[in-house]
Formats: sequence, structure tokens, C-alpha cells
Amino acid sequence: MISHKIVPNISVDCVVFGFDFEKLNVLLVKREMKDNGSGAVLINDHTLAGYHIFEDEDLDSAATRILRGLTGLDNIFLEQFGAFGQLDRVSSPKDKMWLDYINQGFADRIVTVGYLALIDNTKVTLTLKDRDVSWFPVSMISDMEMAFDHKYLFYKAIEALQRKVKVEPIAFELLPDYFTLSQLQKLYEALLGTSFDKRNFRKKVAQMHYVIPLKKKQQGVPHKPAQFYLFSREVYEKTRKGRISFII
Amino acid sequence: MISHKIVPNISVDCVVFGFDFEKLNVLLVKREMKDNGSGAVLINDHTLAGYHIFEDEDLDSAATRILRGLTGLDNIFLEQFGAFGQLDRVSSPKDKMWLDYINQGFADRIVTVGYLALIDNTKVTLTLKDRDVSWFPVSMISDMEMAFDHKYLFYKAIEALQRKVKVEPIAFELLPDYFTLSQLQKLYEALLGTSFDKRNFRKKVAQMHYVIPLKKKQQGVPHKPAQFYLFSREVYEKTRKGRISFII
DNA sequence: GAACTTTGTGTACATTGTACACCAATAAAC
DNA sequence: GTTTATTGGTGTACAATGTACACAAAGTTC
Repeated sequence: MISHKIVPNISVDCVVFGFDFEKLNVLLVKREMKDNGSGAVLINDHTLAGYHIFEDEDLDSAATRILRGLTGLDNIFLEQFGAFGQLDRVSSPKDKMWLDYINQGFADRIVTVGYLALIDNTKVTLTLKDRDVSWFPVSMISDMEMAFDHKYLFYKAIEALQRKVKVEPIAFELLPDYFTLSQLQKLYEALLGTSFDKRNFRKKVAQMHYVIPLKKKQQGVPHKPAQFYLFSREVYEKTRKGRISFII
Repeated sequence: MISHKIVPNISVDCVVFGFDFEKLNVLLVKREMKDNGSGAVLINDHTLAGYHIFEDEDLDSAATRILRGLTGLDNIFLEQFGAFGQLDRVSSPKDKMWLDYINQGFADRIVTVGYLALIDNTKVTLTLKDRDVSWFPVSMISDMEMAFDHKYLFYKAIEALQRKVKVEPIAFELLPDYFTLSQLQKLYEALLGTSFDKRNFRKKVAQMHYVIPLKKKQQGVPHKPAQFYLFSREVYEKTRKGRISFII
């Protein structure tokens, strides 16, 4: 195992989204610290998945490394949603105490690059070695305590996600390889916080020739089985349109 | 004058766009270095407007500071388009020689945050003290020599610009307060590299209630004078629509 | 086989996009 | 002051897309 030198004032934070066919979730890491003597709980909240970058890796690699550590997966969809360098990012007493505790000292000035990650929930089983990592419904985040400016980063991430999802077919990254149209619809509804008419939704999907029906159907469901579809990036790339439309 | 401590491994680069009613231009800074003895030209190319950040300023402030230095203007439209941390960003012999020459040594690892800036050409007069800063048509960039990975950053910036301009009314930042519809149309054509039908374009603009006709008309032009319009951000914010439309 | 649950389909209307051609208003030239 | 050159400004017919809306079909469970 090679030990890498970290860059003390640059880090990467990943906002990892997953979809359980009902709602959107985010992956958070528990942060816990007790007083050595009394055992009193000093810190008990959550952070995004993040770490410093190493001297010898670029930003995308750092994000990939962090996600591999948490989920065991490579090849996760990743996209930057911003760089954050506010002076007071890491300034609360708790946060300083924490950095001291985990022995990172405090660079008084850390710039972090935010990454949006979309993962297919069915491919991940958490509860690996550490159960400090778990999924939380995005609707719950507003009521949670979070470290540093991570709640702010989360909001920025979800804004970016909603913006991008309307314009690029990245939502499919949150679904398994085969999915039904109802699952797709629920996903978009969860992402955008709206609801769609079933017939109109399907009419629209029918025009997306890169969403391809398979011969396969659902099995063992207590109702009419749905047909499976798959997303083809190749077809998408070949058939994308001009989309000139500055908005009203 | 206070002297600030710089953060050696973090910088900000600004891709500054302007519009001269004919084409899009970018602001570049000349980089020149001659051999002390022979006077031979060792480096003669261009860089984006960029510098390290200071310990006591955040990223946006750094970008604002850099632009104030170049243009004399505050209140310039600014938006991040990415963070760049490739290991080989600053690696060519020329670039190393240059960093040595301007006495910055070489941090072997610099992360830069890219900012897109849109400025109203009519408000800037360059040729201040230094004439090392000047406008170049974006169409010319592909043939130019540029420092570091700045050509790459430029392409990323223009991609982001084209994406955003279709979806948010930021193009107006490139126009004077009062403008004609023909100027607006030429601007969009320059930005997107397309051309529009005049009547259809105007029909579309007519639906944007935040583009407001004024009583004023052009004067002294050798043809029918055009009406002036203005962009109202307030009206825009109040009337923006839902725009749910994941793309085909 | 009855009850339950989710799938899958079509039509009428409104809105938006697109293709296309001519007169109007001004300054400059004569 | 008449002509010329140049850009500004307008409407209509058709195609494509968005939207509102209701019911039968295919499975499982009991």
C-alpha cells in the first residue's frame, strides 16, 4: 500500500444520489465524537463523502477514489457542480474540534470541489465494514445537522441536478439497466418534485428513441407485468437534436 | 496598500467575453519574454486573465479583483464553469520558464477555478496603462498559441456559455442597457453560431415580457431608426415559467 | 372466480415553432 | 428634392408539440 501525500487545502466532496423506486436519497457519513473521560457526546451529525486530494491525482480521480471507498463501485456517474472557497467554510467550533480530533489540523483555508454522483441503488450494498455510511431521503436533509457547509453544498448539488436532468439524459444513471416506464416516471417526479400525466409522459418517452423497449417483462408482480426498457447512450448521442431555445 | 498573502496552489482564471455588435470576443493577456542577452523572443503568446487567490478572500472576490484590475469595472457578470486540477496543467518547458521568470516558482500542483465573465463592451475602454490586454474574436482562438491549459479552459467556457445562454437570460449582460432587437438577434447568432429568421425571432422576444420596448429610437443612422429595448431582471424573476422538459 | 392492483392506450384542443416577402423610415449621393 | 442604399418592422398558413382526460387488460391473492 502506497501512502500518498495529501494537498492540505484542497478537497473534494461528493453528493451521492440514489433512487429506491420511491424517493431520492443521499449518501451521508456519520460524524461522531465523544468526550474521552465522561463519554458525553460532543459531536453527532453527518458529512458528505469527501476528502483531501492527493498530490499525485487529479480532481476526478480523487472523487472516484472516495466513491470507490464508500460503495465499492467504480464507473459511477460524476459531474462537478461547483467550487467552494468561502472563508468561513470550516469555522464553527465543532468543525475545528473535529479536524483536530481526526488529526488533520486546520488549514484555515480549504477550497473544495463539489461533485454530483448518481448511482444505481441496486448495485450497491452498504453495510460493508463500516455502517457509518447510509442513505437519507433528500426530503429529510433540511432537518438534519450537517458538518461544515455541507448542507449548503447539498442544496447546490440538488439545484444542479434538477437543472441538468431536464436537459440531459443523466437520470438513467439512477436506474438499473432494465427499468419500467412507471419507474422512470416516478424517478422524474422524485427528481423534480412534480407529477406527470401517465399518458403524456409515455408519449414523450416514445419520442426518445434511445429509450428502447425489451422483450422482457416483469415477473412475479401481483398485477399486470410491465415491460422493461433500456437506455442506450449510443442512440442518444446519434440522435440528439439542436435544441435552440432561449427560454421565456 | 495592503499586501496580501497568496495561496500558492489555488488560482482563478477568467474567460471574459465581449460583443462588438458583430462578433464575440475574448479578453486575453499577452505573455512575452525575451532572452536577456540576445533579445531573442523566448515566449510570445497569450493567457487568460488569472491569478492566485489571496489567503483572505473567497473565490468570487478573487475573480472580481482580477477583472477590476483589467477593465476598471466592478459589477461584472461572473459565473463558475468548472474547477481544473489536471496534473499536467502547468508542465510545458515554456510554462515552467515563465513561472520562474515572473518569480512565482512552481507549485507543481495548481487547481484553478474557471470563471465566465460577460461584459458590456461599451462600458470598457482598454488601452489603460498597459496595452497587454486586448480583445480577440473567439473564432480566432483555435489558431492562437496559449499558455498552460488556457485554450482548453476557453473551450470549456464557451461550451458552458452556449449551454447557459439557451436557458437563462444572461446574454443581456453582453449588451448595453439599451439595445435594438437586431443587436439582440446578432448576439444570439454569434453566441450559438446559428442564424434566425427575423420575424420568428421577434415573435419569440415579444413573449419575453422582460424585454421591454422604450420610447427612444436610434438617431443618426442612415436607415430607418430602430427602437430601443431594455432587459428587466425584475420582470424576468417574477414571470419565469416552470420549464419542465427533459429533452428528446 | 372475485377482488385488487398496476399496465397500457387515443383523441380533441391549445400552444408553440417554422417558413416565407414586402413596405417604411432614414441618411447619403446626386 | 429626387433617387438610392440600407436596415427596421410586420402577418399568415401549416406543422409539431404540449395538455387534459377515462377505461379495459393482465397478472396475483384470497
